[in-house]
Amino acid sequence: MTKALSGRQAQAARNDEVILGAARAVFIADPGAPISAVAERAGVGISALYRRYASKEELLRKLCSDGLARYIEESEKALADDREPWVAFGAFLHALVDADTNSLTQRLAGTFTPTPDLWQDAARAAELNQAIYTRTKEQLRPGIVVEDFGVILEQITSIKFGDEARTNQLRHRYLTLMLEAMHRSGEQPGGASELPGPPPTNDELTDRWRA
Amino acid sequence: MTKALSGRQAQAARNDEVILGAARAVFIADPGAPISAVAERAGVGISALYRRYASKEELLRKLCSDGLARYIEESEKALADDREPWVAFGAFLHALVDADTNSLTQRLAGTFTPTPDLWQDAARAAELNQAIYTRTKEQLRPGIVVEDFGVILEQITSIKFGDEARTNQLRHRYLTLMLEAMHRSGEQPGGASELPGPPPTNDELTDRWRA
DNA sequence: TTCGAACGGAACGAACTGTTCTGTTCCAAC
DNA sequence: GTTGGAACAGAACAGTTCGTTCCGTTCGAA
Repeated sequence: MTKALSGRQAQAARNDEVILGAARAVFIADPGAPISAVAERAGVGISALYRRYASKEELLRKLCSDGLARYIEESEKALADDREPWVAFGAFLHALVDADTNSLTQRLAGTFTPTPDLWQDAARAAELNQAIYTRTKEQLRPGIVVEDFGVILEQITSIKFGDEARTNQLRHRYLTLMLEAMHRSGEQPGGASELPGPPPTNDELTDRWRA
Repeated sequence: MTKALSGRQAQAARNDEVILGAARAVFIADPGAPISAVAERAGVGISALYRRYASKEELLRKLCSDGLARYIEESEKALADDREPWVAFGAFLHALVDADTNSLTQRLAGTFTPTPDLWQDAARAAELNQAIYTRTKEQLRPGIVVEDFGVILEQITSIKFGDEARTNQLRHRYLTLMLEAMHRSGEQPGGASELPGPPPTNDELTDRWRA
């Protein structure tokens, strides 16, 4: 599709991607990283960044927006998955861990002011989330609510080790454990015990986008 | 025990505690917080801090040391608990969540150079941990290793909401879930499935004290 | 040969923060 | 009543960090 651009234009087109990739990696590893770290990782100068984004905040918004888009994409893929609901659900969460969008959407939020577009995407994501929840509800351990998904993902993506591949591996380990806990079949013989305290609410989760 | 000191000495004695409490609260909420935030929260001037600790690093070491001591204390209490092993184990982890020592010992580590004393306490803590693991092993889901305890606690204490009490409440919620996953009785009918990838190792965990 | 898009990286200025320093308060001993 | 000094509040200082701007250079296309 991309006809072979030559010379400077080719480099520019390549840099578009290189910069975004570097930014994603850097800010996932450290949400407070300086912009110079992005340039360094991308192997470009700082001006190559400012030619594309007017400010750091604009770059962060772009990353967050892309992350949300990826999240929505995975949600739609999950809803189209016609395997057993629980199997599809597990695959969905594992895919989200691989995509690592949570670090981009929730950890980065608060460091910039969200645009209306972002709010709209977030609403769409919540909607899809709800649909997945509804479809899986019968297989879920009683007491689990939609809002748990986000909090659990957040916990799992909080795992961070130096090695990126190893980090991912360990995240899948604990997601596997968590999935067992969320599965109805893992229930105790006498039925699931009560979870202590009220579950998280949607308001509690979205409030953190304003701080 | 503390005979009623009067005047300045009384204020000083009170400040000792107020400052430590404020420091704990502030650095748990934000490990990178400035020292002025501690003074502000304690309601004292900055010089009141520097009279007690020669530097920020010394204060952090003190907090970390206290946190480790608390961890050791809870571990010993758990080993002395003669209820059913699984009950004692659950109580142990819930107590650790309440103590919130993890934020002090592991999140703060890396921001200062550990002293030999700290390493010794850490070794002692690991020892007790192992004892608890051994005692509980039969009740644990196959595949769980000692090192999982730390990583799981870390995940749970990564949960942070504005309200402190609410944060604690939610942490207990997910600890309850995690405990169900770690319990042998929650196994699937056909036996527990394999956890993906190698479990965390002790080296991986302690390495982060040097970075 | 020349024009300008794209770029590298030094330079700048604002903000932050650990530490020091100055002036003040207040208790206790004389 | 006086005074010495411990304890304190907070301004001042110096070093660093970081977002952004700016200048000089490269290089492909016309």
